[in-house]
Amino acid sequence: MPTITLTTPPDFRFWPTAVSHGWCDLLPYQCDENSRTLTRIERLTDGKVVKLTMHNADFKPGALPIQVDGIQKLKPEQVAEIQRKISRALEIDRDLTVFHTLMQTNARYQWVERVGAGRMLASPTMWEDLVKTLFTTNTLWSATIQMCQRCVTLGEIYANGEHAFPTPERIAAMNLDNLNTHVRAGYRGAYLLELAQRIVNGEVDVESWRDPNIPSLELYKRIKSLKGFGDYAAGNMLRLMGHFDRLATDTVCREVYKTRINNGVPAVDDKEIAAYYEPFGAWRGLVQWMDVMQDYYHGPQFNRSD
DNA sequence: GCGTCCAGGTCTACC
DNA sequence: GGTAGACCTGGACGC
Repeated sequence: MPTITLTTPPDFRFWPTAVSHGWCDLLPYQCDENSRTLTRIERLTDGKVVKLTMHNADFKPGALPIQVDGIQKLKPEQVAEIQRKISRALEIDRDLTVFHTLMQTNARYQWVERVGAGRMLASPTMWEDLVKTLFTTNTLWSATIQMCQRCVTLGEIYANGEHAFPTPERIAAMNLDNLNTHVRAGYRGAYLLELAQRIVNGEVDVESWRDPNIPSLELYKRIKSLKGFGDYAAGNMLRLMGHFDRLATDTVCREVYKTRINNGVPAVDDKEIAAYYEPFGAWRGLVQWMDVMQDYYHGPQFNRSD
């Protein structure tokens, strides 16, 4: 099977990035913590559906091999597309120098650079990140996983019942009843359908939102203009896009603030939480996520050598 | 197996 | 600008 090698920067660590948040457990990603393997079913723009596999054991500083199944011989444009998509998903180009320096100056966060944390696993497309973020709103994580599983069954088949993430065209072509029957996303189904339709008819071009020249506030407004995306969802999307000057405060963050930051005392309101993270300036959203992930990065599932 | 209750974030109507 | 209630599902719990 073909293997592609992705060039990575010196500070990039594969496994801490792969397990940086729950996305690795949402199809079409699959994560095997025992073998330290991340896989993903991906539909290429030429219609080919492939399975991409990345083993932590194969990762060497500066080079991440990607196994490609489902295709005998890769064309140069297919190689380029896979490299581009995985680079985006693993935030290969994210410069965390300033962030890690900031973390070193604060005793509470000196562990961050040591474990290689900071990059967050995203999806290759804004569309997929938006859908998954919508599935995290007003529900439990177990339900998010199930909504995502059912949604992915609408994507193109790879093999053995494995599917790529459905395109917005596929979702937009469905009627609401049919979509709700398949995905069972509840009232979110209407928001999902509207998002897909707005993308397909060209009303919104969400991929163009990656332009680094767009200010965070403008992006925040654009995301919140989408039905179903409130403060938390917009903050989560900004974080996945590398904008960390806003928080994404949900119940988990409130609990973490209470137990880890505030000696067991709940915040009076979210403004109190915002005030704690305010000194971290442009990195506050990422610092908030480090607080959420601290137990995982120090837990038994994670090795410092990863 | 069935019914009830609860958690989760956003939207809408209302003040 | 702030607040209350509705939205929908899965899971826990009691019977």
